[in-house]
Amino acid sequence: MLEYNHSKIEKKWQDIWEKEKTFEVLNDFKRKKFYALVEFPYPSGQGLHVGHPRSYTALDIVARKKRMQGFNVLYPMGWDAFGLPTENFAIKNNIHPAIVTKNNISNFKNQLKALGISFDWSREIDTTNPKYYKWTQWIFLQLFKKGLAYKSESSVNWCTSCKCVLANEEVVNGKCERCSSEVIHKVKSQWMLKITKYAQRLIDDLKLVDYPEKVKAQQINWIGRSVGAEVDFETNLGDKIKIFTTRPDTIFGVTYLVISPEHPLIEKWKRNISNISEIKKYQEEAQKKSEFQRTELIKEKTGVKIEGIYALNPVDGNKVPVFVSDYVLMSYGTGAIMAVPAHDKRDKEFAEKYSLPILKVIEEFSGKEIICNSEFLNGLSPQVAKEEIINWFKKNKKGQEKINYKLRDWVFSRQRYWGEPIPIVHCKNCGYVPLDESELPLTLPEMEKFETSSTGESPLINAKDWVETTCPKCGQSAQRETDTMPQWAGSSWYFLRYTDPANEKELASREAIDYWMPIDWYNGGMEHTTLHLLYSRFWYKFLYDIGIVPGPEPCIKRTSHGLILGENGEKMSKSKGNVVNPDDIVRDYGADSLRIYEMFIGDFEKHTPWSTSGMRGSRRFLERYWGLQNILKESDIEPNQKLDALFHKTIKKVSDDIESLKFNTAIASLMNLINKIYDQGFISKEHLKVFTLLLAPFAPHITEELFSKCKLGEGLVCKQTWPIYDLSKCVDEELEIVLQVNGKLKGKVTSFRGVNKEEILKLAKELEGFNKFIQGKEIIKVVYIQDRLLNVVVR
RNA sequence: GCCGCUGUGGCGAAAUAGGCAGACGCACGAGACUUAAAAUCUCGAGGUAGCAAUACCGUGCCGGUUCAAGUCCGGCCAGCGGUACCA
Repeated sequence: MLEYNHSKIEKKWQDIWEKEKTFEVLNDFKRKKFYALVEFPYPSGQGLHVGHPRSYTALDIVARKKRMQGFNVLYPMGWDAFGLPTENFAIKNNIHPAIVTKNNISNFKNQLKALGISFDWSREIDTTNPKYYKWTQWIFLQLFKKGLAYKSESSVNWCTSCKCVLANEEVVNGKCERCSSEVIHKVKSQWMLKITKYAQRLIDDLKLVDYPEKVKAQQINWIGRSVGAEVDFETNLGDKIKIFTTRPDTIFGVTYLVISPEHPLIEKWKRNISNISEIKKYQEEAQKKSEFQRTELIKEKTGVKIEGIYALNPVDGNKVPVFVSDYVLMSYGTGAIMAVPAHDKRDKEFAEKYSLPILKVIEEFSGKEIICNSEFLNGLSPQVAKEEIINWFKKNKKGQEKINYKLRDWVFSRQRYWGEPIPIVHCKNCGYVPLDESELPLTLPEMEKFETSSTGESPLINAKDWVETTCPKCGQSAQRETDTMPQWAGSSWYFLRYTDPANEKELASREAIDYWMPIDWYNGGMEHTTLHLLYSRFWYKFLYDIGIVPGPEPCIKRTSHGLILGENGEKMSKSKGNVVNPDDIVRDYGADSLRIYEMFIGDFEKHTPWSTSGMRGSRRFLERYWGLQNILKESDIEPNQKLDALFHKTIKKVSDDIESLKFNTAIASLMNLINKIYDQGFISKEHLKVFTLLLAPFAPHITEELFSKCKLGEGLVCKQTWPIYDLSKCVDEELEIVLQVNGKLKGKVTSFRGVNKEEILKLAKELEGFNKFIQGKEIIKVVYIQDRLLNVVVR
C-alpha cells in the first residue's frame, strides 16, 4: 500500500473538480434547492486566517451532504473588497487600490482552493467591480426615491485616524471599530439611511427566523425599543418643554426638568436667561468632550440651573426649575427629561449634588409597589397608574403615549476613495439630484493620490473633471457628490447577486431570486450582528417593500462560529506571535486533516484554542482511514450483526449531527466506528463504501482517492447518494441493563430486548454482588425502565 | 446597572426527552516492536483510601422536587460577550 501523500492526492482531486466543473450550479428551477452561505471575506493583505476555514468547512460539509441528498445546492463565494486597509496600503505603497485588491483576491482564492471547499467559482462576485456596484448604486437610488436616503447636517462620529465619519454601529466603546482610534463628534452634512423607519419590523420579524438567541437579543437590545410618554411642560415664557419618560406614573414626583446642552430652546430663550454666559460656557465644555470621555470616564453629574426660567408640572401646576446637563442627550427622545430623583438613580445623583428636593411617589405595601403622594393615582400599581395618567394626558391635551428607539439612522457617507460613488449631483437650483438609472454605474475616477485631507474632505474632491458635471434635471453646471458609500453597502445585498451574478439588466432575475431566496443556512461572525446582519435585513425589507424580493427576511437560519484562539488561549495576533498560518498546516498535514481538526476541535459555536497535537490526532484518524484498504476483504463475508448495527447508528448520528451543527460528535462517532472496525480485524467492501460516503463531506480528497483506488463505485464520491440508515437495524438484540439500589449503580446484567421487570429482578437477585445490598431489607419499590434500568428501593 | 451566554478530569469536550457522568480526541503512564529513538500497535487512567475486591466523594455554590438530577425548580457566585447617563 502506498503511503498517504496528502499533497499529491489533494492537488489531483482539486484539479479534477475544477476541470469537470463538479460544483457549478445549474439554474434548474424545478429541483429542490438549498442555499448555503458563509460571509464573504474582506481580501486583506494578510491572507487567510485559520478562523476562515472553520466557517467555510462547516457549510461545505452541509453543502456536500445536501448535494448527495439530491438538493440543487448554491454555495457561492466572493469578495467584500472595498475598504480602508486596502486604501491605506495603496497610499503607503503608491499602488492603485484596484491592483492591491486584485492581488489580494488572487492570493485568497488560491488559499481557498487548496482547502477543497466546494464553492461554485463561476458565480464569484466582487463588490468593487463596476458591474456589481452598479446595482449597489441602483439600490441607493431606490432608497433616495422613497425618501429613505437623505442628506442632513448633524453631529456625527468622526474617526480621528481614518479621517472619516462612522455609523453608530461602528463605534465600539467610544473607539473606531476598525482601528481603535479616538472617535470625536463633528457636525457634518452626511448622507443618511432611514433604518429607524424599520426599527419595529426589525424587531418583530425576528420571530420569523431561526437565529441564535444571542443574536436576536443583541439586535433587539441595539434597536432599544422603550415605551413611555411624551409630556408637555408649560414654561413662564410660554414655550412648552416636551419631555420623554418611560415612567409617566411618577410625574407627581418631578422636582426639576433637565434639557440637553444642545437643546434649541436655549438659543430661543437667551435674552430671558439671566445667567446666559454661564450656560454658554457649559455648552462649550460639553461640546469638547469626546465620545471616549462621555462613555469611559467615571462621570460626576454636572449642570447649570437656567435662571429666569421655570416650568409648570401639568398635573399639579407646581413650579419646577429647569437645568442644563449633559447627562441628557439631544439625540434621544426629545432632548429633555422630567427628573424624579426619588426613583431614578441618575436624577438622584444630580439632585443630591445640587441639593434639590427628592419626593417619594412609590411606596411598598405588603410586598407590592403602589403609588403615593400622587392625588388621583394614589393606591394604584405603577402599571395601572401608567395607563391612567396617559389617559389623563390625552384628555387634557398635555401629552401622549410614545415609543422611542435607541437605533439611529445609518450614516452612509465616507470621506474615502475606495468605495462606491454616491450617484447624486449637487445643483444650485435643483438641490440633490439623482443620476438617471441609465447612467449607472457611476465609476470611480482614475486618480494618482488618494489621501484624505485633514479638513475631512473626500479625496474625490480633487478629481476636478469628474466632480464637475451638469445637473440631470436642469442641465446647468453642477457637482458630483464626493463622498463614497461605507463598506457595508456592498455586503448588504450580495447574497441576491449570487443567484444571478452575470445579469446586466437587473440586480438578479426575479425567477432566480424567487427560486433561491431566502438563504437556507447562513453562517457568520458574531461581530456582524449589529452591523452587516442588521443592515442587510434592513435592505432586504426595503427591497421587499418595493417588490424586488419575495419575502421580508433574507435568511431562515443563521449560525455563528466561535473564534479559534492561539495555542496560549489568547486571540491570535502578530504581536503576540501566536498566529497559525493555514498554508503551513495544509502543506504539513493536508487540507483534509485541517478540516477534520477544525470540525472536531469542540463546540462549533464556542471559542477554542488551537492545538498542534490535536492537529496531529486528526491526521492520525485519516491515516487509520487510509489504512482500511489493508484490511479490506474483497470477497463477501459473514456480516457481523453488531458492527452492522453500529454502521446504521453511525449513519443516523452523522446525518443528524451535521444538521444540528454538531460536527465534533459526528467525527467522534466515525472515530468510534473505525476503532470497532479495527477490533473486528477486517472490513467489507460495502462497509468501506458507507464509511467513505459518511467521511466524504468532512475529508473530500482522501475519500475520493480511496473510493477510486478501491473501486467502491462509479464516478466521484461527491456525486454519490448519501447513505440511508435502517432504523430497525440500529438496535442491538443483546443489551446491558443497569442495576441500581436506591438510585446507586450496583451492577449490570446482560439480557435480551423486551425482557420484563420480573425476569430482570430475578436475574439481579441471582447476582451475589447485587443481592447483598437488598438481602434482609424491605423492598419498598421497584422501578423498571424497559431495556435500560432497574432500580430497587429498599429500607 | 440592564440583556445574553457559559461553568463537567491535566486539556478540548460528550451525555435524546430526568435513567450507567466523562463517549471521542489530546497529553500522560505501562507494555510490544526496535541496537536505540520516532512512528505504529496493545493496555491503563475522575478523586480519596486500599495490595485488592471494594467503599466513599464527584458536573461553580446552597437548598428543593424525584425511586433517580450535569439535566427540572428556587436562591446565589464566577467568567465571557453585548449594551449603557437612552430618561
